[in-house]
Amino acid sequence: MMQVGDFTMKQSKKPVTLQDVAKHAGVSRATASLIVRNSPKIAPETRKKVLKSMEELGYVYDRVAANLRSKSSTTVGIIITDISNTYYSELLKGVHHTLEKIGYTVLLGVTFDSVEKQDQILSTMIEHRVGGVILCPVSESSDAIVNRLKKIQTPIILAVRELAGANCDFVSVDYKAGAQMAVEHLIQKGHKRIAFIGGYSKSSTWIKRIEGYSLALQQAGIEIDESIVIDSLPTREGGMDAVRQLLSQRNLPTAIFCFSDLVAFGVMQGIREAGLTPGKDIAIVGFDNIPEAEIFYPSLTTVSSFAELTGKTAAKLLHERIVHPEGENQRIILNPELMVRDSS
Amino acid sequence: MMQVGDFTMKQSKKPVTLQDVAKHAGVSRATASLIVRNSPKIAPETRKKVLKSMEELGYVYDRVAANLRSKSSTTVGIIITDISNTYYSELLKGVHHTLEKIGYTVLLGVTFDSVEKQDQILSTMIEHRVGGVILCPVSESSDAIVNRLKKIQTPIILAVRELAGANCDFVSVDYKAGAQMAVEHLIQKGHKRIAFIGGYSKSSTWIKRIEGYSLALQQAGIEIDESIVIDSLPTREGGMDAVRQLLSQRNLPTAIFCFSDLVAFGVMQGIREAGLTPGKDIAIVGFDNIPEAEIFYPSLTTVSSFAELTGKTAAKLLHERIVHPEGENQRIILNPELMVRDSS
DNA sequence: CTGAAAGCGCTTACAG
DNA sequence: CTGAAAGCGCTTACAG
Repeated sequence: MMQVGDFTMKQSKKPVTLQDVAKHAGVSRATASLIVRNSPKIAPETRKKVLKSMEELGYVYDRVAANLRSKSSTTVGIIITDISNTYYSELLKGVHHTLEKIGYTVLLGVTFDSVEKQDQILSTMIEHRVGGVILCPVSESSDAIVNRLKKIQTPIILAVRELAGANCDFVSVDYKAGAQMAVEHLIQKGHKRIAFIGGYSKSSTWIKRIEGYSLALQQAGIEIDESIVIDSLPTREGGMDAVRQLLSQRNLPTAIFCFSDLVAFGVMQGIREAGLTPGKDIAIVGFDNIPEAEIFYPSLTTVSSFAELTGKTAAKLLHERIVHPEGENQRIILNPELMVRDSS
Repeated sequence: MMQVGDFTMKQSKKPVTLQDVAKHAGVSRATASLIVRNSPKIAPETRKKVLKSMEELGYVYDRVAANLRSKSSTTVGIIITDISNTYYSELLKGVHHTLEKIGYTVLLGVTFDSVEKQDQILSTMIEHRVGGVILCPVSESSDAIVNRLKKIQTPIILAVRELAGANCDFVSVDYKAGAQMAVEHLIQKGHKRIAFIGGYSKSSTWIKRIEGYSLALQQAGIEIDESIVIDSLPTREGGMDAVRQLLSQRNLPTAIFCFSDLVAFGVMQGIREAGLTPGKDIAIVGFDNIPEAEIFYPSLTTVSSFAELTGKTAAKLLHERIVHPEGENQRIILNPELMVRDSS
């Protein structure tokens, strides 16, 4: 008993290496190395013997040392802007699930929409020798990041927001088409005065939506009234603030197209605050189809932007790019889908 | 121009090392090494010169090689069961935020409540030489994992669910007290027939809740009716299934205490399905206070289990344990808090 | 399969 | 501050 205890103590000080395993099993280090890497060149009995030694000694493979020597990597990074936004958690789920199945370990970075943090996280990940990075850029992206991405040797996949000139693979959703379907749906329901609420008006994803919004109105012969286009932070709080501003006007809209589901929840709350019933007095359409949209009351009509699929696709693109660094850049734009529910 | 291009190409093949930087700046490798590590022993001018060389050569620090040599680690792992559950995304946020501020890079693992996946993720993380791991165990934890944790050299912090005998630091919430306050609140509101719905009845977190539920009823002199205690998957779907079962009975309860907010959302949906109004016909109390609880309609009365704070605390415990491996194990149980809203 | 050697990119330790 | 050497734990390449 004493001896077992002592032995364990020793291990805790000096971790056992492949060398130790080889000696214990009476084989060479090279053989042991082949075995941890599942080489088929090793005779089954030798293999068994060595695995037994590993078990006995409590050997743990040092993947970091292996990666260093073989100049490979088994980690990848995913950088999102906000972890509390279920759009991003769904996306993260898609990325994580796919990459882990392939055998990568994922490093998570969260920028909280800060350019500085994004820069810093990118550096840290690359210093950690990730094999590649999936980047969902912050909304206020500068030229600096584009220049940086062009220089980076590590494969980078952009998701959600594009960075013009960055020369990376890209996956996103057709926000313009999505906004257009949302507004066309409202027009079809008989609405003529339709507000567009929320979102950061400098971001590319907002600009795409306003294009779709404008196009739908235009095609229906409805003039755009800029007083009912109000931007905000892309959050629930932002939606509440914006809708308060909207409801303080005289000529109220009969329908609101919201930048995102998150904004829509804030908008609904603001509408209730004003004594109106969302979905009845004012129709609401969101964007993203986050899981909450379906279970909200009233359930939210929205445009699905397929967060999880976006993540999956980004993961696949990254894997392809890692395996095949020289291939031509891909640009995948998913088609959104209108989910009609009770709020419109 | 040609030359610049050629130069860049070369870099892409052979990454520049500290050796290259030292040569370029005319200093020794040791000096360069001290500079990347921000040693104060270096004269400012030397430092500046070397940093300039790094800039020019496009040097990127290889933290992995550095960690290997110095037997240190700058990564930590966090293992959660479900990324779509906002309880866990809030917890993850707390962990991530805290650890990143200290300077760790975080590896994310998601078990989807599978014992095998949990085992495998733990192995992968340790093979990646993480400095420590925060583990939110799967609900069906076996003795095997406990035995394994006892052997692992890497610091492990348990969060949310405890594993008896694992001998790790632990942080969680007092589920029993939380359940008790929830039920006492309902009793105070005049309810006498109170159901307990949802959750996996084998899990320690369910058992704690049933204890609190029973205690509150007992103290009020109300007998427990097992026909209105129905377990389920700890999800929205689980809540719907369970409440359907409940509503098919004759003697309906006037209030429902739900295992979690997620379950509560399913319960509310099930109640609406049956033509009743949640919060009016049947009072509902949830557990966790996830962000959606507040914005739901009707807003959900619930017990806050402080997900983000739990994550922050776990992160702090982990850091302490890494810095101070020999200290005594800590056990931090946060006090829950009742959030009264419209659903009760 | 073995064995001895070299090397991945860094840090450590030490004499000068 | 420099310089030369050793080493972290692994893989690679090669002669046997």
